[in-house]
Amino acid sequence: MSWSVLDLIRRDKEKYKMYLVKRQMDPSLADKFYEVDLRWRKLQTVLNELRHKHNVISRSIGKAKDPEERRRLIEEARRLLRELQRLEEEFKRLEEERRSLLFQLPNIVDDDVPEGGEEDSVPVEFWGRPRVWRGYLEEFKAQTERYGFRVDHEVIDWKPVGHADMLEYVLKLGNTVKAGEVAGSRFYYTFEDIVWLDFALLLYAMDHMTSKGYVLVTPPYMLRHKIISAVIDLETFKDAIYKIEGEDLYLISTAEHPLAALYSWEEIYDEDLPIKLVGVSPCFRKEAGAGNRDLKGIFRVHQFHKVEQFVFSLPEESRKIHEELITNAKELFQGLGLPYRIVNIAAGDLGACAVKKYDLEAWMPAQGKYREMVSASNCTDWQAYRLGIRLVRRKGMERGYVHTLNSTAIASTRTITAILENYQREDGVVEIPKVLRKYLEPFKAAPKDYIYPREKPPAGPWKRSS
RNA sequence: GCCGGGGUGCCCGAGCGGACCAAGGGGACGGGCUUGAGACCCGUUCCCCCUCACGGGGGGCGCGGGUUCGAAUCCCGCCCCCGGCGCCA
Repeated sequence: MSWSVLDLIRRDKEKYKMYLVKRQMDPSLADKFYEVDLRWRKLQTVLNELRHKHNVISRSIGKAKDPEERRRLIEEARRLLRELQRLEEEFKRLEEERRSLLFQLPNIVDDDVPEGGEEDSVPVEFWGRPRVWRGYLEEFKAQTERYGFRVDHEVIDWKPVGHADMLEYVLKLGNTVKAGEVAGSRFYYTFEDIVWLDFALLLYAMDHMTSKGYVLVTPPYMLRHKIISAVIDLETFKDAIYKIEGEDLYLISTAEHPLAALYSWEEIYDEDLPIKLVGVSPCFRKEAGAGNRDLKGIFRVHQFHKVEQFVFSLPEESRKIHEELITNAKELFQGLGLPYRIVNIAAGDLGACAVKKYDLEAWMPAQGKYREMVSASNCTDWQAYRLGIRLVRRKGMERGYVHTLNSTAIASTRTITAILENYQREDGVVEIPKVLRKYLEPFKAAPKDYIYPREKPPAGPWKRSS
């Protein structure tokens, strides 16, 4: 068994092209690859025959005793070698071209993934009772009723303060202005209660996932090019990845990548699957493709902490486990009491590696929008193929590739923004979700039930505004 | 970072320039034998290409180059492991 995409393209190119169309990509990529692959195979056959001839002669030289005979054979071998060298050069070029095209091929797409681009993603489930400011009622309907869901909600007459202003000017527990000076935009300082909240969220997710048997991991925060380019597509690479200057190392943009790499070029026996991991790590992202979106606050930043779910599974189980991952995320957000919806992401907006992706979007009362908190992807054998993660089935010792899946459990800064907007009272006090209490309890200085606005920031420069 | 030793197939381990193209074990898988299990016997056990198949061929000895008709074996660069020195949260 080889890679499913390669199999399909050789067996039924037209079918694969339909998937490219569904992804809104140029289907000619498949033709191009097919043609190069065919040439590569043919040339390899020719080359192998030639090498065989050369090997036969070469071996006979060792046995030939007569010096004259030897000289004649060596001359013959040399002649073949010259021809081989010419073809080998061509083969190398072809192989490189093939490899490059092969690695551009996206995964197929599951049947129940909606066609189209970003606007075509469809909400499939709603949870919670969102607080909707009167002025956002229309927008709210457009994000719920339009899809045939009647979502119970509470209408409020006061407009909640946005998470960015809450953090910086109401609570005064964050400073993105100074961070901008010393590191650049999309960096932040957070203080006191927000830091406790950050770590409490991580602990909450770690606790939840490990009680379900997921293995807790801290992975390397940097990876070699060889590894990182195998687990992500080029677009993500360009937009997200920081490089360490002068070294072959890249900062991870998510724990997903080092977790996937844990079994790179290894065999996993079917009896050991599924392998369920929960990783904790900082994430570093350039956000190069983001333009001016979410420039304020800590919603979209260059660094944050994340607890990540990652599973290696049997091919026949990956669909089921994909549902399990998004369910785990739902449980976490239900525990936090944050209203959300689950969105089935449209094909045009899927990453190259995923056959299907669910986002969990939390309701943000100050923006009147559902915003992405969690993303759960089924990559089937796309990553496994590129990382050489083999599946060995004990019965008959059949070899294939495992399936990999990943999902956010909690991304702390984003979740904090959702808490700041959803748990905000009119007087600016933020209530802390009850489930976090036990992760704050052990610490004297940590807040327990509420985060109160400060008169002035606990540290850092503060210019009293006029 | 420096000096020394080392990286061989799923595992152990031989080979250090040409002998059917990694010996020999072990494990695993398939089959035989057996009432069943074990022992025992036979076969298979990295990747790629050709073939409906039987089968055939090529490439693989940490990774990438090079020398040679021929390299696991020689040369160069890199990575990793072990020991010693140095440095350090």
